[in-house]
Amino acid sequence: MLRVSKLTDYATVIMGHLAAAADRLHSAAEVAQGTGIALPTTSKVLKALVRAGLLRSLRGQGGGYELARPASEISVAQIVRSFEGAVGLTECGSSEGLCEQESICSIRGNWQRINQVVLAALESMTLAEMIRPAPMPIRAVPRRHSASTAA
Amino acid sequence: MLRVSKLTDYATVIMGHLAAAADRLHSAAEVAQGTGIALPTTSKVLKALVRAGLLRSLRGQGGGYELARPASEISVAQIVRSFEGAVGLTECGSSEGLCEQESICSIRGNWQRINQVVLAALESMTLAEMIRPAPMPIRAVPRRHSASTAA
DNA sequence: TCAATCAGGACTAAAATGGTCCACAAACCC
DNA sequence: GGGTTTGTGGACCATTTTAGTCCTGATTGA
Repeated sequence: MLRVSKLTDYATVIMGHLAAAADRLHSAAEVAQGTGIALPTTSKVLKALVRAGLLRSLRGQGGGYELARPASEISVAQIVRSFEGAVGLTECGSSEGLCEQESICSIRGNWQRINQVVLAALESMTLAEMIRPAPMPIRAVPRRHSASTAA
Repeated sequence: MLRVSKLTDYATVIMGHLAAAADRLHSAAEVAQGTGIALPTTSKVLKALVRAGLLRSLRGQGGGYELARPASEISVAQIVRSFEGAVGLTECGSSEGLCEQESICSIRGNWQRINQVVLAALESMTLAEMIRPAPMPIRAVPRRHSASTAA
């Protein structure tokens, strides 16, 4: 559906949770509690985020997780990448035999352009912005079903 | 991986093929041949595109497929939508229980903003542009916060 | 009538995804 | 040092999604 995986979605929510109280450590249990995501899953996401370098962890009593950097220095793209790998709408190059026609290769090239726009959007949004109540236009929807994303 | 399904990818290639010689009908077999996509798969994609209203078909001898409208009036978003359904990076609303914290809902709202940028990118690119050898440096999409058109 | 073509949908195999659990390693407390 | 808390790493499984194929039927033109 041209969407990001659930884990990635969780990751943004979890990062948001940590960013909202960045002054202290949060245990996995606490994050699970706070976000409503099941503990094992929460834990899995947290571990992945540590490995990606976006979080720091501390073990033992009173341990937990915290942002590795200020929220303003973490982009959504970074979070997405730690779960989705390199961002790219199409997998150009991997489908052999398709690039024998001029028109086709143009299409691949143009997909790259679209890609860049998407990437730019993800890069430009920081976690800090993400936890602020959707500032400009959009905010119309009271959450729950947004009728359709269409413009 | 934040990508579009293969079928969608094929669809753009196939639409491109039809657009490149829009003056005549193309049978499924010919399209398959021309694009290198297996015939059954090509056929499946073509049928879906007809149902989506992007192609017209004619049966019988000499039958085949053609664009339902000029290539300049078909957007990539339309093609994508016919395979991916409504475009949306996250499925806000479907994950109950997650919207109990202010910070979280902000995140959802902000995802919608990102969504709009993606959607705008898809809407702004037409099939006609898609079959031209990647022309300009990326067309500016309506965006509200500056992004370094990063790579 | 016959052959070419599209239409619709069933079906299957393979892969990705989401989610859970376990055994182990650090850190802290007493 | 022993025990408890908390993270680490990975295995594992169930489910869903995706891709791809095939079959049967309906149209159309010669």
